[in-house]
Amino acid sequence: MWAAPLNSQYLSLADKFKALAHPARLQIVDLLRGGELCVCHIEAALGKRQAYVSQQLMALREAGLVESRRDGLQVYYWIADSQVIALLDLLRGPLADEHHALDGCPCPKCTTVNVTLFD
Amino acid sequence: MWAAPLNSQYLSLADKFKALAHPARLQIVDLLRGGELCVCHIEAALGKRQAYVSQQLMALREAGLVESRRDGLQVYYWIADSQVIALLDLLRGPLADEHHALDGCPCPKCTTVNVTLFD
DNA sequence: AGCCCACATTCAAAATACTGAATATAGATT
DNA sequence: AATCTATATTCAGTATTTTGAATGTGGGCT
Repeated sequence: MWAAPLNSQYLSLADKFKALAHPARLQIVDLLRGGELCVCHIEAALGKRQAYVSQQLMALREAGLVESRRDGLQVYYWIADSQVIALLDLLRGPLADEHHALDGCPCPKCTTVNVTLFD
Repeated sequence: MWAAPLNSQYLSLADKFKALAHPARLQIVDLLRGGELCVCHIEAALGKRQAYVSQQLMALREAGLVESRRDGLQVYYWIADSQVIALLDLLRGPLADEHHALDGCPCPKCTTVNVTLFD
């Protein structure tokens, strides 16, 4: 039976913090507390360009904090690390507002009522 | 009355994470959960050189996570951010072992019994 | 097949963090 | 005052992160 060197615990915890130590990534993870979201929604919520958001999502994925699944054209992300949820609940309080449809977002969940009349 | 842009909240929280996103600093803060400690004690606990430890302490100080006071030759540090304590309690569990005297540490608290016989 | 659409990846330049070495300082001791 | 002890700061080289721009990919639609 092998006891991990104390240092490695701090190392992996530090890596988790490193992934959260960025305002955009932090905001993304905070958004995801309300449940899974498609990339276009996150993009609209942050007001950043697609490639930028995708890069931050990649960083979070590599850190193991989020996971993704594809559904047709959209890709949905959710928090894959329960500690991160607990951590945000602690630091930011319970989630204030549930997810709501976003103007800039073209995904099916957001464009519930978007009928074109008399075109 | 002025509402801060949402982003600034994520910015300052990200800064807090940034300060913790380093194994040495993380270990230091974890040590300090047991109460204030002098630098020489931290130095001995980490097994790192003085200047190195001092640099990490400076980073933690600048991030507002710790504060220090001087007592004679020693400088004592403690956690100045209660969120950080809650956060570590959550992630690392309640503090396992209380502080104990450390071999390498020359501070009065550690050298309780250190008598030289027959010199 | 060809064309969008939503998203991912790669690349490179600029900014920032890390860390060792040298040096500075404040207070105690002689 | 001179020196020692504990700690702090500065500097410089290296490594890592950040971010924009360009490009790639996979799936749906016509």
